Amino acid sequence: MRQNERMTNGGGLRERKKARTREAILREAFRLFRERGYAATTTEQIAEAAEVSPATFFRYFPTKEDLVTLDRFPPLVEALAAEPPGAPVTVLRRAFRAAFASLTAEQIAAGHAREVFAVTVPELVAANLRRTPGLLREVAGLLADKTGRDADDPRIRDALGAVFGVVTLVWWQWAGDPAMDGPAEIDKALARLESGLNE
Amino acid sequence: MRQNERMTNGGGLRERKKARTREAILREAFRLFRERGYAATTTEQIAEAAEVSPATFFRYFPTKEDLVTLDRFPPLVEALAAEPPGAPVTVLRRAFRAAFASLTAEQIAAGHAREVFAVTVPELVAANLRRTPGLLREVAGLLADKTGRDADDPRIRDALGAVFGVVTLVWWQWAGDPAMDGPAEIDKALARLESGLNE
DNA sequence: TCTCCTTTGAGAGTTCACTCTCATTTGAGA
DNA sequence: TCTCAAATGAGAGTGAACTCTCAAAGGAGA
Repeated sequence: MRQNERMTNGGGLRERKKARTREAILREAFRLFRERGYAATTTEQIAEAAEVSPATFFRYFPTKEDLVTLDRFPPLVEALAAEPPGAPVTVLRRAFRAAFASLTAEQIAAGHAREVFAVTVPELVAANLRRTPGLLREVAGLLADKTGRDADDPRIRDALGAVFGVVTLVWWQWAGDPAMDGPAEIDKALARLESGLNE
Repeated sequence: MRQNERMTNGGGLRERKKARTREAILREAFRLFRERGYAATTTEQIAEAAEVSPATFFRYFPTKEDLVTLDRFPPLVEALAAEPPGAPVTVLRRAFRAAFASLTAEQIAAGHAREVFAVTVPELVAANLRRTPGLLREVAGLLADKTGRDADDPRIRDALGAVFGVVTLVWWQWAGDPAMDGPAEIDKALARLESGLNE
């Protein structure tokens, strides 16, 4: 019966205050990251800018990395699960389209700002990589279902690797050029991958 | 006229001692990494095991990461530069073959032990990633030459991304399964990439 | 308004990578 | 054997992420 706190900011004043504190920390953290870089920004500076104590900062984000690391990719996994069967690259391409289509332009833009750091700062790439094996296994399993193959079929691995690599490089380029239409570019790149790269 | 220190260990006793110290540090470091993991091994423990002072450890390796990070990939770049022109994936595949062919089985095996950490431990992936953009730009430039395209042609980026992704996943699998024939598996995977992943 | 429980702040403490200084040792070359 | 420069060790010091404890503040519900 209780409402979804994520969307409504919860009922009580307590919940709302917590949400505001969390947002303040995130907002100030990213502002500082942009101004002076990730490594050069200390957790104390973030806490001070967000007007909370250092201890409180760590209550909200157990590690500095968590500022940039949490909650990525779920849309893609959901979209993939909902896809009809097909050839591996094709299925993944459709999943990417569906995942982006499920987000508003604002959500994509807001996500992009965060992704710039997640993709650009090595420490954060590392933090995200720490969850990548699990994600890859999950995606491989889904992909195996959709294609009627084994999860450890090398062809699944290779399709996944190729898509993963292609998307990573586009993402990277996107991080450096916010004017780019990321979703469209990803789709074009995957189309090329579908039709053969040696053409 | 001076000899190549890398191969001959240099002439003087001083040089030889330095080389031995360096090797001792590397050897003990990797032993400890294997026993208790990268993060759980402190630089002091490495120094103690290698019988040097902590200060000396840092004289040999300015950062802990440098133990695992230095000197990767040059064979690939050289091999690529020497390849004749062709389609992008094909050229890269041949370059990988040539790069591995230029190494002895011992060199590959020794390199593999180090790679296991470089690929498996997120912090180290991050450290290596720090040099990846430069490497990718270099490879993209060479690839553009070989294919007669522009270095910023999206097709170059996509071929590179796909190969990079495929090789990464194989490498990863190889790290977890030393019995695997990495070079052969990479070649097979790239062959699949050449002929189209949706087959 | 009163009581309870959660959240917060203050601040001391820990760990570890990395730095600096200075005195001592040890090859190199004469 | 003597002198010099390079390498080493000892050890104190720094910075920053993260932890712990305890007391004060402030919503929630009666």
